Amino acid sequence: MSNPSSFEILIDLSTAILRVDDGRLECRLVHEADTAPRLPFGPFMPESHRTMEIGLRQWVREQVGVELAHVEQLYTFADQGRNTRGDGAHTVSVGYLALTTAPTKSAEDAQDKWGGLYRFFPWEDWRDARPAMLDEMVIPALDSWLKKAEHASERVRLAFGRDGAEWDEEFVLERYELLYEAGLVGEAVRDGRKSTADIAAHLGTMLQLDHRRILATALGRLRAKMKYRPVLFDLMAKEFTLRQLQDTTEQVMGVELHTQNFRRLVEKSEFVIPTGRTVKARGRPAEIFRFRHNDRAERPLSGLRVSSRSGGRKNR
Amino acid sequence: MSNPSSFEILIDLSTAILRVDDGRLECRLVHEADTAPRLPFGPFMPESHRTMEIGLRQWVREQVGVELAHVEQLYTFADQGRNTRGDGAHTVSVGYLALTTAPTKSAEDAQDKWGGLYRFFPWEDWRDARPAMLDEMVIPALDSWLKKAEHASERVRLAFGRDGAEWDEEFVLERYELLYEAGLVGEAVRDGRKSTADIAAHLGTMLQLDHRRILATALGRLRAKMKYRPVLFDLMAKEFTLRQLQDTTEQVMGVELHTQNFRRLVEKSEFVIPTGRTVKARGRPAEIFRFRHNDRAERPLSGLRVSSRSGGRKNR
DNA sequence: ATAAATTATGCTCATTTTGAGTATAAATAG
DNA sequence: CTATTTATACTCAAAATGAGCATAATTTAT
Repeated sequence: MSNPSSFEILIDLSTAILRVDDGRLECRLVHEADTAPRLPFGPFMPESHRTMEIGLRQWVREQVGVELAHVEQLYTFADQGRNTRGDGAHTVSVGYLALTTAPTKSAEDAQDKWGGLYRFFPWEDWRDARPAMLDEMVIPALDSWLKKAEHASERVRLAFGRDGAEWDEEFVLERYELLYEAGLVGEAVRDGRKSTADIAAHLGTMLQLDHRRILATALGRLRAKMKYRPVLFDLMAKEFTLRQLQDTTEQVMGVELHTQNFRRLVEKSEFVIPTGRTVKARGRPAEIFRFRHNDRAERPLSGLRVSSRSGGRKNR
Repeated sequence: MSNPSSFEILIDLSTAILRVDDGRLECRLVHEADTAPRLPFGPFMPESHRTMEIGLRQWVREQVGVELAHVEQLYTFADQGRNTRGDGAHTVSVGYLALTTAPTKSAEDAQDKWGGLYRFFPWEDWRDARPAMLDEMVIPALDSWLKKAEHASERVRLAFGRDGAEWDEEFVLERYELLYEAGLVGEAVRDGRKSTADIAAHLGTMLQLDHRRILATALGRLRAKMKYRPVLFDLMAKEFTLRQLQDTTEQVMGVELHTQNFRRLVEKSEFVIPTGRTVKARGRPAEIFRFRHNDRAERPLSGLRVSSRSGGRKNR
């Protein structure tokens, strides 16, 4: 050992790979026998990985072989007891977000390799309406927890938009963390915390280790980032209609948008160029657009802002 | 060794502690004989630190004893060769941003414990005007580097606002990284990269290890965050005038603001309550305000947006 | 004491952006 | 060939923004 002050730390590199397929936001999963699914991940090996991103790309290549369009470091988690494999090592986990472009239909889908994202966070999908489970399960369970944990009441108010606070769709991680602390998600049960297992069983699908926490971070970050950088296009195919672009945005934001205003916004932003061609489907044919910049590095840096709509979508 | 796959990794926890004192944005430094100054930092020791934030607070307490108002993880850097102590260990460094409230004048200041932030990034301070050194040194040096490194030209264009791109004050890290890659800052010389030492000597003060990189991340993050979360108040004393609030904002953003519009914005935001009292100085006495929320946890979550002004400040 | 300078604050006004519709176009489905 | 569906165009009021003028309440200079 050349360095006496090292502490036998293992660093995990875990990547939430997201795509939008056929209008559904999905996450790439790895299924293993007898456990919850997981994200692709592996250890950071400084001897062979010059940077962490190189390491993560290796694990992604080996484990799932997906082409990554956008890669971004999310957060480094090191809390004891939340990423435990039972071998006693101290594990720190560095979470990454990666985006990949809409796929051409392949056999993968049948094998359940991509999971709808909102199955892990059912309370985050407000596209149809405010999810009923919020008022039926989540809020009451949190309330009963708050009796013993008053200190958290302000965090709950802000994260879940109660008592005059607004629901902020970016606070995905804050909500998940509160549910964890309150013992209302499966991971809390698994980690041996004080928990309410019967409710936890209904609050979304569990993942291995701290992967759902990383996934929550990924969704929150993506929702935030979309508003000021054009990452959206890393989820789109080369060519797309404005409706597809809107669908992607809605999937990510978990909210429906006002179509006409979304169009106005996108056109004004000049991120998008019409190809002149159209696509036929149900109603009037839609024009096909593409992203303005061929070279990904050449992208402009101001972003899209989105404004949600009030009522339900009309024509549907 | 209980875990065969650990790689003798050492994790550094380094904290950029910022304050605004007497209208100047400053960073807490530790001076050591015969080296560049550094940030407070120390290793993450999982045996005794349940979380990384606990660890960092310990090092800050022991090394500089500053009360921290806001603490936020910035980024985890692991590139080989940029945080090297020569003992061969692989070091990953987790950078944190901490804010602390304006001090009551103390003896510390004389001892040079707090350094003006823009001495490390002179090209980031646009309050008076676009810094002359940009066009005199930085841009020409980058241009000459670009001859050998064409691949970076788009990054330079965006980061430094050339050829129609706008200067984005949030891209502090991107600019520092480009200067490092181009061999134009002292750290590049130190790390044995191909560099231009005579220019590097003029492009800001060096820090130990990767601390200036962390500081750049801190400034960029703070500039971004101020626009959507009220972190600003963690840099203010309990009571302040709107001019002081504006000065703090201007220091951080590195830009001068339109006073009347800033006032309108702040008052509308309702983050601030007048105390009824005033402070006398040069001209008309200024009203004293305080932040609306006593309990820091109870803060609202929408933020301040700032709009910069065109000309120079008039009355000065 | 009075004028000049300085700083804080109040207010206006044109422009842009936003939110919410209404209207029209161009297809398909029955 | 009529209803339905989807895409796209356009309008309009409200809110936010950027810029500046005007006034108030002090201190500093003469």
